[in-house]
Amino acid sequence: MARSNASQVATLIRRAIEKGAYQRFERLPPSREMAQEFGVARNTLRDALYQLQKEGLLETRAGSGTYVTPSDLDRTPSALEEATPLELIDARFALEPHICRLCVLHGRREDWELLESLCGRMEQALDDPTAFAEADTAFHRALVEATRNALLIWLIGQINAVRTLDEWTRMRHLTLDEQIIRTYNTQHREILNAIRSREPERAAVKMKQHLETARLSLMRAAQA
Amino acid sequence: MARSNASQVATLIRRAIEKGAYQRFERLPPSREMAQEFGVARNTLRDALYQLQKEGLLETRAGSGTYVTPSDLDRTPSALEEATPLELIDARFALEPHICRLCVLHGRREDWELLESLCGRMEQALDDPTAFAEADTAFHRALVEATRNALLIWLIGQINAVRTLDEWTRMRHLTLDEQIIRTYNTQHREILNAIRSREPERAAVKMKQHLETARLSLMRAAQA
DNA sequence: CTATTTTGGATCATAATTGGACTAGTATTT
DNA sequence: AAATACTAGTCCAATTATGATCCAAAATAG
Repeated sequence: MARSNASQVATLIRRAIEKGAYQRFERLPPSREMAQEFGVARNTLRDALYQLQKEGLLETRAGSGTYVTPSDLDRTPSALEEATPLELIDARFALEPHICRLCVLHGRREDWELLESLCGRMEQALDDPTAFAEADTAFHRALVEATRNALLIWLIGQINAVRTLDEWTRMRHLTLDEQIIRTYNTQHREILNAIRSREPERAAVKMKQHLETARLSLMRAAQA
Repeated sequence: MARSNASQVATLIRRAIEKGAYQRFERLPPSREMAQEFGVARNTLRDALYQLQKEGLLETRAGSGTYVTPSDLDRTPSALEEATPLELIDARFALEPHICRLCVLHGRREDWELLESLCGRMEQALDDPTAFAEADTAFHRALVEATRNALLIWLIGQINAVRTLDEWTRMRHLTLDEQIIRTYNTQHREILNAIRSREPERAAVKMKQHLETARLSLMRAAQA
């Protein structure tokens, strides 16, 4: 493989980078070394590097070195960043009902009190969608925190951190008229009551109903 | 983050700290000594230390020394890394039954076929716990992938990547006698049949039963 | 307490490293 | 013959590393 063309060398380097061989620490070996390693003149190797540079794979700084462009390699959109609202709500459908069950099992008096006060805040926010949404988020977070399950708390935190959530929140905002807030409040109360009376299954069912309502109103908003 | 030699030294030190080589007595060796040890000039070493300092890993006090930031030693637990087996199984209790429901809704023929063949592999591994465990993991992953929900796939992937999982897997290995493998196989079949006959709720129930069995055998193993 | 030593902090001139650019020669292809 | 692609070598400019020196803060010895 000693006979090589600049493009072939470029291909070799590209593969090496993709395989992670050269990615070790961002910086590639000096061009003089690499030229020797590939058995080509430094000019040829520089041509190869130039091609990769045009492809956006590399970045060179005179006097410093040639670096693997981190953005193009590590940019794994990571599912989290580009989750669709539908995926989000399905994930919540999976997690939150069971969170309600665990909440019954592991929650304490102070958790009920926090949930209670958040319900109160939501009920006084019939005409203030922003305040309502804020308390609503806090309510759902308080629920998962009452499970005392750090993993679940983390998972919900990740879901809440999803970028598209902003979009979703904005869209949801549109759906928050006084009527729907009343409905949500009723459902929150039902969930809280089921939890306080230690009925895990009823709490889960109520949460499902709540999420179903949310899903429907979201889809109505999406159509509009 | 890419400043050549200094960065490489920084990486070396970072690893040494993470591995616990330097962490014991809080204080690192004097910069002059370390420079010699790493074979670089003191300036270069100080650059490296400065980088780690910016990362919050180190703390330096002039005239005294350079210290490993104590809070940053405990960091990186991040819920994910030190989730307990119980937290893990609760999270799976939350996610997997609903995943079965979504699997019924979104799965396709090729998914059923994959699940089918994985069931076959598990049934032929009655006396090979390693092969069984491998196919079992693949089965659960295939389930979530059949939902076509990238967010859920990511979440399950995160859970599977948990460190304590190794421990759990090891412990689980102990519980895998032929009897329990037979039980699991029956349950996997039931889940798959429910999915194929398009019965989301039955699939979810069967998954819950399966997880309950797993939880019990895990807890028995933990007691022993 | 003071004096000395040890430690990190800072600066500087110099040397070494590195990519960039250029020239000239050679072989292969067109 | 002309064009192309590679090799080999040289010089340049940007960047980085070095080695030395001096300072200030802290620890230590007396």
